[in-house]
Amino acid sequence: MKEYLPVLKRTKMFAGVGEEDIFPMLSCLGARLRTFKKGEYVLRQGEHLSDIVVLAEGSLHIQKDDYWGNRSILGQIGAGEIFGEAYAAPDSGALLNDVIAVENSAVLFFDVKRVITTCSSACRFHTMVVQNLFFAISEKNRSLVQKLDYISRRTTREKLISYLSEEAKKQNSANITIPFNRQQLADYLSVDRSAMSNELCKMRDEGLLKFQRNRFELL
Amino acid sequence: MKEYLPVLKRTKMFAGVGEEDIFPMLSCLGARLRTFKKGEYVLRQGEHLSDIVVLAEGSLHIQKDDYWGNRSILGQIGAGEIFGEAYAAPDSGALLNDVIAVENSAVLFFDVKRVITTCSSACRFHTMVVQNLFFAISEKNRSLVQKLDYISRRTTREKLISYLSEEAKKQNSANITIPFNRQQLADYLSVDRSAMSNELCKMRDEGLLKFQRNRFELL
DNA sequence: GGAAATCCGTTGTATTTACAACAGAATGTG
DNA sequence: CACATTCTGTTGTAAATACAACGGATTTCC
Repeated sequence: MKEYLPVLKRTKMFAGVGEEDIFPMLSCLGARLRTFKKGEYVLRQGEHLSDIVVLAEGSLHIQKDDYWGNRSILGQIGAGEIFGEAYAAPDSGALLNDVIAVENSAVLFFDVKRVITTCSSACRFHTMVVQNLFFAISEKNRSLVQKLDYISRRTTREKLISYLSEEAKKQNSANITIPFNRQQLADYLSVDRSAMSNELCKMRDEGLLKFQRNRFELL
Repeated sequence: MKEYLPVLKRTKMFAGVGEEDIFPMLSCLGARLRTFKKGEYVLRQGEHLSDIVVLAEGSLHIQKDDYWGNRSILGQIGAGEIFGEAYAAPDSGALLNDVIAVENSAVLFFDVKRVITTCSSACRFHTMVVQNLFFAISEKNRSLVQKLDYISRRTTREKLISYLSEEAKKQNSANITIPFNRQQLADYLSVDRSAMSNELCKMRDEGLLKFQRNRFELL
């Protein structure tokens, strides 16, 4: 587990905690490490979760397939990000989504009870971790609101523009790389892939943007 | 402020804290009470927030109007519910939505710094409040995911069915009352009001449900 | 290097939705 | 009670989207 200390140090969860202090905390927080190959399920819809989960390495998608095989992608998780926080609380019910590895990934599970209930002495930084968690979940909350903003737009073009320009703001550049291919982007924005592809090309022809694969340039 | 103690006692934020312990905590948490008349803005898009806010009485809508006057309703807040938590963190940026009173309302503001940083002694229940807050924001998170589930459906009918059946589950009855009129429901589900009204009537004619105003019965 | 699989753009058609405009019902107000 | 306002349902048309099907480009994997 030690190999992931440099990554953990940079996570939101352990912000402000020294690398030398993290390792002792891991056992206190009941940390368990698991690895997943590309395509494997990390969590499944319907399961009950009692852990807060941190992605140490790799990339994940939070998604859902309905009855008819229509896929909806809720979000993407990159290295250092937290997930599952919202379903770790005692009465939060079953998971509504699957979480699957889109690359080979390493994942750390923390028992939520041991994270939330500050222990008596051992961890000096325990309260800080709880605060960090609060801020992290706040941020997740805001990004969900952001996504609602994208997909509540009425037209595919508006969805694309709001998503891409927000990404540009986040990545602080007009040249951006997105973590989705076309099908995944369509599943993320809740539109049809071919219609979206069509719209993208129209926008390119109108001089609004350029792209190749998952790299976009806004003009 | 004392008049709202019975309400506060039943809020998620003070769950597990005795009524007699809440009042002393209020000053410790920097609580301020404000009242709003129907139609007034409680918070405005673009503002910066450093408070966690609890609705003591009344009803609010979290919403957003774009350049062209299109309104999008993110959610509804009932008495005892918390809001603004996601924007109270230090680096969370400006509010993305307006919050307006749809009834005359009473609102309590708590300084987030004083809530999060557990004080040395005074409040025995401070850590419990922080935990409660964590669970509350988790729940908000889940309801955002739920809403994403509604509006990521492709057709108006699917949106209506997923919303109404989830409400029925929540209210634990096939007879439900929703906190929206037609226009507001359309703004919530991101569809056109008249098209939605049309679809509702079709569903009624097909025997899927009955309704009058904002009362629905699922069959 | 070559076969298989995946990804992406394109087109046409059927379906669904948005938009506008209107009328009757319900509600609120003086 | 009369009037104004809001709310809801209805209809027709224009626009946007979903869906299906296909071919070429690119990538992946033996």
